[in-house]
Amino acid sequence: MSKRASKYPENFTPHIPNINYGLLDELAGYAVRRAQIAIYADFYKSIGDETITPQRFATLVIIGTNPNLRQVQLAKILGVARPGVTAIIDFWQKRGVVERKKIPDDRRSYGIVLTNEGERTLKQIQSIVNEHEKRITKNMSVKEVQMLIHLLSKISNS
Amino acid sequence: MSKRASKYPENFTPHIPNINYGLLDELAGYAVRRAQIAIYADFYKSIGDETITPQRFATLVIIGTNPNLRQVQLAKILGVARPGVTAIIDFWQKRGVVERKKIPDDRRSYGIVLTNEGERTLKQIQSIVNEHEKRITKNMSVKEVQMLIHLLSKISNS
DNA sequence: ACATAACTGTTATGGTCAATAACTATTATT
DNA sequence: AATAATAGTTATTGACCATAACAGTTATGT
Repeated sequence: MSKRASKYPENFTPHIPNINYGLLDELAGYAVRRAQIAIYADFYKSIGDETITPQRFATLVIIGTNPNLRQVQLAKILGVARPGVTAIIDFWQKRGVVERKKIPDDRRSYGIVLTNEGERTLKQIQSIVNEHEKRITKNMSVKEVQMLIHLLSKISNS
Repeated sequence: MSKRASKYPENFTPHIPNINYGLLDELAGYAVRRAQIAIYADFYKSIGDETITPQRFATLVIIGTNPNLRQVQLAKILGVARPGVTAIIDFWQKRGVVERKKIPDDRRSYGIVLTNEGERTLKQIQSIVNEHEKRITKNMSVKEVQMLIHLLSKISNS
């Protein structure tokens, strides 16, 4: 079960004593990478289902809050090439979470929406993710978390 | 040249107007992911050589500041399984940057060190990475960068 | 109106990273 | 001396994601 032939590094370890990390310790880039790995690890542990990736989860949230987007729009929002969106939608559709609705105006494209079951699924996953989020930020105050998100956005928009 | 069949998402886009990101905007996890993607993109653009990955760079720094580590130790430090280290060392050795030195005490293992050329290469790459780092943090003060790294370490050690 | 261009989604293909398993050689343990 | 553990390598597999090529549909230009 869970063949897990890599999706993201998994053997990661915290800083090891007596090792000099040199430049790395001063690089925001490296700090982000380390945090990212820790976050992914906790994400998967929380969800308990390796097929639900952060990307697929994010897609679901976007679909939930913005019903009827077309796949090409999802691709832009998620920063994925179009075939990637096809795969993600296939994934959720197979599980009855998402639906491709015909659009009368344009027979090339679909509007992607959650099914009723999908609404429930999303709520469930979101509550798990909220717990996960609490866990990874457990050493920070609410103010600090806000600050962190703010600072990270400065990188994303640089 | 540079077939680039995916190593990391590349079509990423900043927040798109009129799209509601819902929960995602409040998640440190999502902010880290977005920042990470922006950082990787700038890293590769700066280095101008897609074969030099952040992981391979980090390995080089560790080797430079901690000469004569064995591969199994590198594996622990880098959070990579042993075969991954073999591949990374192969990569750098092929380029004359790194050397496997025989250890008399234990004929199973090697001490990994930089060659003279490797010292130069590392310095070069480090200066590029420093420029890269300046670029991604250009909207932040020095204090803010320190704060960011500090907050991220709270996640990594959670 | 019609030929051509552009767009939407899908399938096919290939590339990269990284894990596990299996193997060889060496060292440690009982 | 036999067995177990360790270091490194190779082989295999899986996951993700990009590009290219394709079919169907819509938009555009003359």
